[in-house]
Parts: sequence; C-alpha cells; structure tokens
Amino acid sequence: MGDKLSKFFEDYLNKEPLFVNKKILQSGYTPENIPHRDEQIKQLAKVLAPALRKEKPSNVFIYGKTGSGKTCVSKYVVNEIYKTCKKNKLDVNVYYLNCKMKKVADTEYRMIAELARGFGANVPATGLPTEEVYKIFIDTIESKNQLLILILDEIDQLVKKIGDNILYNLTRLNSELKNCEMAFIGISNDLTFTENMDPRVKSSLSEEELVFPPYNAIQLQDILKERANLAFRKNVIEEGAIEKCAAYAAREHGDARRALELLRVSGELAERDNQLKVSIKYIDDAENKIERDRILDIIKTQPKQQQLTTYSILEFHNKGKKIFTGEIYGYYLDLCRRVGLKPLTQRRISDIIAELDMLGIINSKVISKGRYGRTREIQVTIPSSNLTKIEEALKEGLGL
DNA sequence: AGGTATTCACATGAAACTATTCTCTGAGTTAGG
DNA sequence: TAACTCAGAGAATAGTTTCATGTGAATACCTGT
Repeated sequence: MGDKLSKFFEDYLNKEPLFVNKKILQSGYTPENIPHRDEQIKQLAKVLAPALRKEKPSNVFIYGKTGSGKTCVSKYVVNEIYKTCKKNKLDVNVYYLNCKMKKVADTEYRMIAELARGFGANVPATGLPTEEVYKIFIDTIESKNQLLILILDEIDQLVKKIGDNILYNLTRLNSELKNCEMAFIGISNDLTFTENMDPRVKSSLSEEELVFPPYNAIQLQDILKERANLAFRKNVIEEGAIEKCAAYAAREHGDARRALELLRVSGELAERDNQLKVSIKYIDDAENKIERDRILDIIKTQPKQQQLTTYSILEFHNKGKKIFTGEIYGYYLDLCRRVGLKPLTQRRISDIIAELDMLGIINSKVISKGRYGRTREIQVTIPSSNLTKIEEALKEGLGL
C-alpha cells in the first residue's frame, strides 16, 4: 500500500507538468498585452491623460458585458498612469474597488470604509455612523495634496441594491475637498444602468462613456492562444481545443473570463488524468465540472432554510411534474417538521425561490393559471448528470 | 355566442421588527503616589 | 488622580414577519339574439 502511494508521488514529481504558470489563466491576472482592445485602451488613456499633469481627468463610465475586458483594460491603463506619475514624482493615487464583493463593499458604509482603509485609515466594520466614516475618509485623503483615481467596478450592482444616493454623495464630496481631487471610473455590466439614475449624478459621473463590445470567437481565440502560450508548456494543447473553448465562450456573449476558465480547468483535468496533452474532450468535461462546482458551492454555503427549499424543489422535480410555489411550500413545511426547524413564511419562501432563480439553480417564471390563481412555474436547470451529487450534498447538509 | 365580472393563489412592495456585531461614552472602580 | 472596567446607548446589517396591494386569465354569470 505504502509502496503504491510513494510510487504515485514519485511519478507525480517526475512527470512534466502541463502548466508552466497557471496563474496566467486565473481571473485576477492582468496581462501585459490585451488583444483587440487597442481602441478602448487608447480612448481611456486619452481621457485619463490629464492626470499626468495632475489635473483632474473627466469621470468615465465603462459599459460592457462580463468578460469583455473592462476591468482588465482599466486596471492596465490606470496602472500605467500610476507608474508614470511615480516616475515623475507626482502625487497621484489609484484605487480599485469591486462593489459587488460581499461583506466588503456592498453597502454605503462598507464602500466608504473600504476606500478609507485603502488609503491607510483604520475604520471599524460597524458601530460608527456613516457620516463619521465619510469624515474619516475625507480626513485621510486630505492629509496629502493628491489626485485620486478610483475605479468602482460593478457599481450597477451596488446602486441596484442601495440606490444612487451614494454616487451623489461621492461626486459632491469632490467640491468639499480642498487639498485633493477625485476622478471616478465606473464600470458596469448593465448597459441601461444610467437610464433610471438621478440626472445630476448621471451628468457628473459619466462625463465620458466607453462601450466595450463583446469579443467574437476569432478574437477569443487570439486571447486564448496568447495566454495559453504563457501558461502551458509548448505543444500540450491539442489541435482544435482552443478553437472549441473560444466557440463555447462566444456562444455566451463572448465572455473571455469564461473562456480562460474553461481552458484552465481543462488543463487541470487533463493533468489529473496523467495526460500529455489537453485533448478536446476535456473541454466538455471542464464545462460540466465548472457548472457542477458552481452549484455545489452555492448549495453547500447556503443557509439551512435555503437548502430545505432547494431540496423540496429537487424532490418535486424527480417526480417529473410541473412545480408550483404552493406545492413546494407544503413540502417544505413537512421537511421543517422532520428536521426540527422553525418554518419561514410563504412570503419568505417566495423570495428564496426568486433568489434561487437569480443564482441560476432553477428557472422560474410567473404564470397565471386563470381561475386557479397565479404562481411561479419552476424548472430545474441542473443537468441530470450532476443531480445526484447535488442531492447527496444537500441530504448530508441537512442531516436527512 | 359574446361580453363582463369574479376569483383564485400567489406575486410583489413597503415597513417594521429581531438579533447580532461593534463603537463610543461616561459612571464607577482600582491601584499607585 | 490617572488608568481601567463595564454597562448602556446607538449604528449598521441581515434576515424575517406583517400588512397591503396587485394581477393574468380560466371560469361563472349575464345578456340579447
């Protein structure tokens, strides 16, 4: 037994890995070269250029679907500006903030607190009035004469959640600052985002606008090839694999992030199977695995009540009938009794079902059954190959 | 037959409540000078 | 008297409950032919 294992490790070590540098395919990586975004880079650079003379550049709004290079390009350009400024001893600072990150910047308080922390202040997670946090933030940045460039990624999410008040406050802050200035780069996935926003905020925040079109399959191929060259050893990718990755991602509005993830996971799977090459079949496997892991992760980290709801839905799904809210609630009540949990109201379950829909675990649509009322018709979108694993995870989590 | 009115079974919204986490403040306590 | 402790007040936030209102179309109910 021990022999076998040590041989396994031995083999593992001697085997040439497929990857040279896996980091290059991971999502946080900012490449040196961004193909097919020259135009956008140039435009953004043009807008931000005044920063090099320490004048406040216009605020910019960047739109585009997920994985169209928004974050990548803005980080890249801003970083270049930062470097140049440092070289010329200009006090220009940049800060990147992702507003969607749970528990970090998804409320007004947390966002300002996070910004303040980013510039060195010490802000507690709770307990202070929001006004106070604003003051701390102002004080910290005002301690130096500087120009700030703030990248607010995915603000549409934040605004959707807590309103556009926060943006108004931010832009207004600028006029209260004596010592320094702030420029904003807002990044949004939602193209219609500014439409129902306070016009005052809109005009001051989106003085300039950039739209990132989605990549097409050919462009995705270029991106993948470039990164694959850096990330993998030479010639480990089978002919056509890259093309397939690109095609899959292109099908989903040209999401480069997805394409890269697909390629990375394919590589990981191939490596695990001791293959010398990443063959095409691994891409299908990878797509399956990504989806399964995503759902499994969501479900495992859900609170018990959500798990119960999900479980109820899956049980009904197995019976192969159409599923409606009322049935689920009934079954859910039953489950609660069995597990010994205090059941929630139907109102709440209704919301939970809507949340599950948002997460892409199920597909629900509101229909009217005429005389027999109005309800949600629910469909499970999990492919059946993944269903059993997920059910088991649920059962285990619930102790059933 | 054709047109209205009902009605069902929830959806959807808003507000209020609960519980938790954390700060700040000031009263009371302690220990050293 | 300075330093420390500790309870209470006040904030932010997540997750719910309560109350109120909305709604699409299958049926029930008319109506005049």
